[in-house]
Amino acid sequence: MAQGPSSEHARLIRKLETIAVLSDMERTALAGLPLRLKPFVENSDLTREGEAPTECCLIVEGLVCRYKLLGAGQRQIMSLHLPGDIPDLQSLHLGVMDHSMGSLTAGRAAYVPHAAVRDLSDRFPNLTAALWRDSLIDASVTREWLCGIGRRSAHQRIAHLICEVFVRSRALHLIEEKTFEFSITQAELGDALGLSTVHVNRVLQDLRADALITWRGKSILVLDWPRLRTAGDFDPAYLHLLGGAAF
Amino acid sequence: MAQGPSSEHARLIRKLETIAVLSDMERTALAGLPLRLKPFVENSDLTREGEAPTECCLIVEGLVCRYKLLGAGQRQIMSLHLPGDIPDLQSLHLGVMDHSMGSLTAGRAAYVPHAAVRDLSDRFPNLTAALWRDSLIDASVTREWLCGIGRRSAHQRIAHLICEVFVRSRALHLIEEKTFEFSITQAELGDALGLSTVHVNRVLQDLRADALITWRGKSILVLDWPRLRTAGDFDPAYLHLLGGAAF
DNA sequence: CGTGTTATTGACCAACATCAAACTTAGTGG
DNA sequence: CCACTAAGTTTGATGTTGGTCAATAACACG
Repeated sequence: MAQGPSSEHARLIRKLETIAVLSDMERTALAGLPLRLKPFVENSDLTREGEAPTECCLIVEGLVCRYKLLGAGQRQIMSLHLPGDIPDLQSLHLGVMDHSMGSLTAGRAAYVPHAAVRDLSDRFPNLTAALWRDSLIDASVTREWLCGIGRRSAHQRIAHLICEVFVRSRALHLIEEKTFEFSITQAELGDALGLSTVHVNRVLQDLRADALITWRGKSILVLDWPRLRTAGDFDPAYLHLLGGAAF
Repeated sequence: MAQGPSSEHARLIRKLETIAVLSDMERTALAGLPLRLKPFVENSDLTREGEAPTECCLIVEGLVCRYKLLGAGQRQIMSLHLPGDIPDLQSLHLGVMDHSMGSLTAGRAAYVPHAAVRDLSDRFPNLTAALWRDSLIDASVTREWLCGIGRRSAHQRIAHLICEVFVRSRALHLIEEKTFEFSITQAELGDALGLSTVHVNRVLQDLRADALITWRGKSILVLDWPRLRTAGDFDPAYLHLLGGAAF
């Protein structure tokens, strides 16, 4: 039983440790969660609005979003999820999905039966707190997006989102230097920020012209963090990461 | 000890019963929560961003919002709260407030020490679930607002918000007939929906001209619910109310 | 009544959307 | 290694929603 956790479990543990302090026993318990691994391809739905999942979905690899389709056929992306996230944790307490969840890249998910999570939660109140905290931070991020779409300019919004993904990726140790992977198309950025593809494109050109970022293929290089942060009116407090605003 | 719950406790219980099934024991336990009553005046802050509350705040009477002030001095209102809501339930698990909370009208709040909530939660797992569920629904509402601001027109957004407050008020038995109280100014509506005061005013005139609503003083009369619902692209599923989409 | 807040109007303007086309890039199969 | 294709990016021209500014009117309250 001295086996270390699998890389999938490790992702989950690493994620939770960015927002909560875990004991050895809790880490061991997490490492014992039954996971059903399943790869997904690009642009596929992991869950659809109206469904009632019986498992939670842990992202192990890839970029995932939650979204809604509105009347006029438009899409609003409401959140982005990196490896270690459990985007549909809410299904534990809300029977029916009020939105869909889809992949932006290919990747792998690990499914955990609700029963297993409940069992864990019964045995470790501190893990209940950690998971609850995770869902509260998720809500906090949504609120920050709401502010951005409601009151910030397109330039600020895009800079802000890049800052967010940068900081979150960094907390998960997914970054080398100032470069991080962000495999999102301009159309998807628009769906996330309430902008048209064309406008996203123009703003990105400005950000590059201002020497704030470089965007090569699927990865972004942050050229000037302080100015990018200012341009996005970004303050990481809303991410509630342990270790505070290390930036 | 055969005392019925106070009217303040009753508000809380009624609210929780719109989203979860409670046992007699749980209701009794809730009715025993220590409440520190405190009235508030119009336009006052109940909590400010950056603070670390040690109590949760139950709204007993009045209209309350959560908001952030952004760099350029603009305000974004992120949620509205009716009697029975606990807008800062999150403070239980997120130390520092990432936003402020203020009153839009005068009213009364009841403060519950975090310790009392934790104790309740330890003794009644089902209440933990109910409170967690409440915070998840709060997040769901925020996501719906996000969609609105991101992708819906000003007309749709305003109609949608009126629908939401109508349905939520009704679930809390705060409504007579088709009239409900909604003491919000046009400037505040703008702050909630990411619109300017002037534009809110013009859209409201359209809605009245279309005979969808009447807005007299502090109360709204819904003249044509089906058409209002359509105009707002409103589907109450995201509210996750028990009793389903009774509308 | 006076005073301050809220609602309403009008004129003008800017940010961003829409439409349509061309250009790049990354894969794919031969 | 070279077409061929589809997805994604870029560009230009044009339109519209909704913002800003500024003034007036309507209330509410002491």
